Amino acid sequence: MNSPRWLDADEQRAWRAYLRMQGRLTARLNRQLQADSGLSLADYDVLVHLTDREEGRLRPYELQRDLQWEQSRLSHQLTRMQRRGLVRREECVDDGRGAYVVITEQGRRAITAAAPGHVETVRRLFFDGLTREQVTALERLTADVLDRLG
Amino acid sequence: MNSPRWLDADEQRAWRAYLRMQGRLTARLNRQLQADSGLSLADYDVLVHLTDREEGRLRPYELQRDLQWEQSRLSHQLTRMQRRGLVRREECVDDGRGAYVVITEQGRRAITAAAPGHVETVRRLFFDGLTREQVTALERLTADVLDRLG
DNA sequence: GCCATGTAGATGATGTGTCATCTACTGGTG
DNA sequence: CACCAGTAGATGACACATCATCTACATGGC
Repeated sequence: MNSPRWLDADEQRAWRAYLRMQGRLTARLNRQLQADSGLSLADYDVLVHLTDREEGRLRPYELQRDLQWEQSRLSHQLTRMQRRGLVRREECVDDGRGAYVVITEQGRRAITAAAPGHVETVRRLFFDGLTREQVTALERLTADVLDRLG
Repeated sequence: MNSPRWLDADEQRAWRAYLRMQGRLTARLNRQLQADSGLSLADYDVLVHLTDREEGRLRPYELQRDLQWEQSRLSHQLTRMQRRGLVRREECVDDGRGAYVVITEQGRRAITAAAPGHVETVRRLFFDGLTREQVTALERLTADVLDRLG
């Protein structure tokens, strides 16, 4: 790792601003969601993915693949959500090792109640300040970076 | 919060990609830093700010202002870093309530050792895939969003 | 059928972030 | 001086993330 290629002035400004933005944005979104609906962003993501299937249930490994979370993170998260009554675990008959995660009625109510305020906050804090061109440029940029992340 | 303004297709794609990118990027950076130098991103940020001052010391409230962290987050972080010998706390004579955080010799060695690999990773995972125009567009976008965040 | 290897998922330890709350000192006003 | 609002910082409880490790079942080769 000799002679690292340091960031130039533009890159450094962009990087610092990016880090700062993402930290503050995440904090604000988390706070709003938590305060208004008692859900964390993690809860929200899990519930969104569950409601995307009309059966409201998934195998944990599918959820893991979709969310791109660590397996144990997901497992712990589900345990906490189960304790709070947002999801339920069910046995999987096809595969003795496996399980299903099922959204509960309470989970459905929670996500239904939380979604409008959350989306509104995302819009207000993020998209309302951007032009259409910036949005498409962002889409492009994130896709490019994601490619490199493999 | 009736009739929320939902995100349109472009916005939704951009938002999902952004979330995914930031999650994966942060995870990768954290892992690299942790594996190669035993520091977390949080440690790194604190140490960078300390080395920015040639005395290598700051009042916690300055650090808080610069990093824009929650006060208690910083306090816990400093406690952990102190336990690991990266920083030291000193009394502040001017203000009886206050304190100083001082980087230790070990902290200096840690940041010096960690920086090249970290910067290299940022470059490799992020900037190497982007054009100069994308970098300046990002700088602009993050600045715009930060404005709205107040 | 038996074994090796792989896959699904859970768990405990530890580090990290947030909230609520606490202590102690400062500095201005009467 | 006495009081009190404000500020600097620490702390305990709890949610969250990661790592290492563990159990149990699946599956393919012999």
